[in-house]
Amino acid sequence: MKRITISDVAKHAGVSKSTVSQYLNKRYDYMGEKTKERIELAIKELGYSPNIIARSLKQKSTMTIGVIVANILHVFSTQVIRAIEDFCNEKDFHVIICNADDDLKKEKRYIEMLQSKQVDGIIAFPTGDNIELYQSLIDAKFPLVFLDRIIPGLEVDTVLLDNEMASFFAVEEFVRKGYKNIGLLSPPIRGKVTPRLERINGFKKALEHNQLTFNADYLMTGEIRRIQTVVKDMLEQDNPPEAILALNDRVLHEILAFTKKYTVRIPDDLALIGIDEVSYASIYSPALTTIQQPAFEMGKKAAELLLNRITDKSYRISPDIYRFEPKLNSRESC
Amino acid sequence: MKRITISDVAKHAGVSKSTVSQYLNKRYDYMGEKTKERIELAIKELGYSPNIIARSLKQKSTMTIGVIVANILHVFSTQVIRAIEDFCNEKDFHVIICNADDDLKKEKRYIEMLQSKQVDGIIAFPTGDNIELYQSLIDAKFPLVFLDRIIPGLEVDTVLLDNEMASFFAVEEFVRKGYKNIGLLSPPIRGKVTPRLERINGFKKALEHNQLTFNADYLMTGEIRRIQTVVKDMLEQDNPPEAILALNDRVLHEILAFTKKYTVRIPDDLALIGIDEVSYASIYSPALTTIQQPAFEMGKKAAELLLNRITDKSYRISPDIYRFEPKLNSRESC
DNA sequence: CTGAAAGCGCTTACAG
DNA sequence: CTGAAAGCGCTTACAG
Repeated sequence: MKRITISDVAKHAGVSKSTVSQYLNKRYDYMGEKTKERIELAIKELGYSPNIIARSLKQKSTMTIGVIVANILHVFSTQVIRAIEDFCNEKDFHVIICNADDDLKKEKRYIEMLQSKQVDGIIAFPTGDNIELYQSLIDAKFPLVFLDRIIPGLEVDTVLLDNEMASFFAVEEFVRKGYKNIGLLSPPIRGKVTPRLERINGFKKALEHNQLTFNADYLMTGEIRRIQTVVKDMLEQDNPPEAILALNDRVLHEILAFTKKYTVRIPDDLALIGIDEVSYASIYSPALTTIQQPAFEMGKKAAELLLNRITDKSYRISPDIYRFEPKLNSRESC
Repeated sequence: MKRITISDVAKHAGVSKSTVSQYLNKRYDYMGEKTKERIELAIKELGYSPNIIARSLKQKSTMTIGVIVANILHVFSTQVIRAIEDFCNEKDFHVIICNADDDLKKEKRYIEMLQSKQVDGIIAFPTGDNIELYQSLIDAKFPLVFLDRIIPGLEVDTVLLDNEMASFFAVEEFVRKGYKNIGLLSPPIRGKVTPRLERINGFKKALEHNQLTFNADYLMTGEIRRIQTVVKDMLEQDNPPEAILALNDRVLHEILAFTKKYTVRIPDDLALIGIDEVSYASIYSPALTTIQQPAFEMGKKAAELLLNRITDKSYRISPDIYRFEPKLNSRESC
C-alpha cells in the first residue's frame, strides 16, 4: 500500500499542508469551522495517520525512552518494567527494552544504539563499568535515571532500595524470634553491583546494633549455580548458624533446593529469610518470610523522574538519590 | 549540546555529504583510500553518530518492532520477550514492549501508535477482539505474527503451544500413575482466548482416548481470585476427583494455596499436574509435575518469522500455524 | 484565517 | 571516484 501523507490530506481537503499540520497539532486558534470539518473529513476518508518519524525528525523528540535492565527474566526487573510502561503509556511514551546481562560491551552498544535512535531518555540498571560513557551522557544533559544500583561520583537521579534497611529488617526479625547465630549467603561480590555490598554492610551493622558479634564463618558467597555446596559448607561447620539470610531470591531458591534434598526442617533446623519477595512465598511450606522491594513504586518513580527531565527542560532540581523502604513479610520460615 | 550532523563531518573531512553517507553505508566500491581515512578521522574527532530517525524517514524502515503481550508480569510472556529481544539484538533490531492487558481498546491504541511510529512489524498476543484491525494490517501486508492464541479465519503466522497435546500429556501421566477420576480447573473461558478452549478439548479427548468417561462435575472454571472456593466445591462433591489438572500456572498457584490451608496431602489426597512450568516446581514439597511450554523456542520462532517477512519482501511463503510440543516434567505431585 | 518556503538529517539516483 | 540536487513527511516562522 502507498502510505497516505499530509499532502494527500491537504489536497483532498483543498487546503495547504500547513493548515493540516495546524489541525493535527490542535492549533485551532484562527481556523475556520468549515476548514476544520473539511480536514477532519479528509483524514477519515483517506484513513490518514501521521508519520511520527517525520515529526520526530523535526521536533527532535521521539516520545520514546530506553530501558536497560540486567535481565528481564528477573522478577524484580519485570515488575519495574511494568510500572515504567504503565506510567509511560499514560503520557504517550513508548519504551524500548534492552537486556544488558551485566555485560559492559552490551550495555555500551545499547546505549549508543538508543542514542542513535534519538530516544528522549534512558533508565538503566547500570553495570557500573561504563563510567566514562555515563559521564558523557550526564555532561550532555541527556535525561538519565539509574535504578537498583548506585554509581558513586555520578550526578544522576538514582532509585534504589534501602538495602541496609532490608538487612536490618531481616536481622531484627531473626532476633525477635530468638535466633542469635545468624548467617548470610550471597552471590559473589562484584565491585560495581552495589546492592550486595550494601546488604552485607547492613547485615554487619544490624548484628552490632543488636549486640551480636559478626562471625566471618557465617558469611559465605558463591556463584548461584554452585551455591548449594556453599550452603553445605555453611551448615557442616562445627557450630553452624541456626538462621540464614538469603541475599536475594536466587540464593533463597538454592537454599530451598538444598533443604529439600537433605530434608532440613524449616524453621526448626534452620530459620530462613530472603530478600526479594518470591511468587511462592505464601504457598510454600512453611510460608517464607521475605523482605520485599517495592518494585512498582520504584519503577514508577524512575519513570516519573525521567519524564520530568524530558518534558521540563527547565527542570533545575539537581539529581538525587531516592531510597525506598523495603517491607517485611513475616511468615513461617523464621 | 549541539548534535553533530553528517554536514559537520563532511565539512571537517573536506568532502561532500554524499561521500560521507556512502562511507557510513559501507559502499566503499569506488572510494579512495585517503578519502576513507579522512572521513574516519573526522567521525572520530567530532564524535559523530548518525541520526537513525533521519535515516528511517528516508529508508522507510526503523529497525524496530513492537511486541504486544497481555501482561509482561506473566512468566511465559517474559520468557517469550527475552527470546525475541535476543534474536532481534543479533539483527540490530529494537523492540518496543506494550501491555494490552487483554483490553481491546488498549490493544487498538497500541497497534495504531506502533504504526504511527513506523515499526517494521508487530508480534502480538492478540486479544481476539480487534478482528477488523488485524485484517486491515494483513491486507496492507504489514508484517505480523501472532503468539499463544489463534484467531480463526485470519491469514497470519501464528506460533503457539500444541495445547491439546499438553492436556494429553497430563492425562496420560495421571493414567500411568493409576488415577482415573481426573478433574480440570480453569480460569473463565472467554471466547477469544483459545488456549483454554484447546486445553479443555484436549482434556476431553485424552480421557476418551484412555477409555475414561468425561464427568462434567469434574470440570470447573472460575476467576483466579475466587478459584480457591471453586477448588473447595470440586473436592466437597460426593465423589470428588483424585487428581486435578491445573489449566495454567495461576490456577496451580491457587490450588496449592488451598491445599496448604486445608492440609490436603499431595499426591496422596490429591494428585496434581499443572500446565506451565513454575519457578518453584522442583523445590516445592512435593516437587510439582508440570507440562512446560517451550517459551524461548516459541519467542525465537516468532521473531524469526517476523524478521523474515520484514527483511525479505519477496518472502512468498504463505502464513502458517506453528504448533510447539510441550514437555512433561514428571516429578512428585502425581 | 491560510499558504509558500525552508528545514530537520539523512539517502540515492545521476551527472561528470 | 565524488558532488549537487531532490526528496522522505512532517513543522513552523513568516508573509499576506
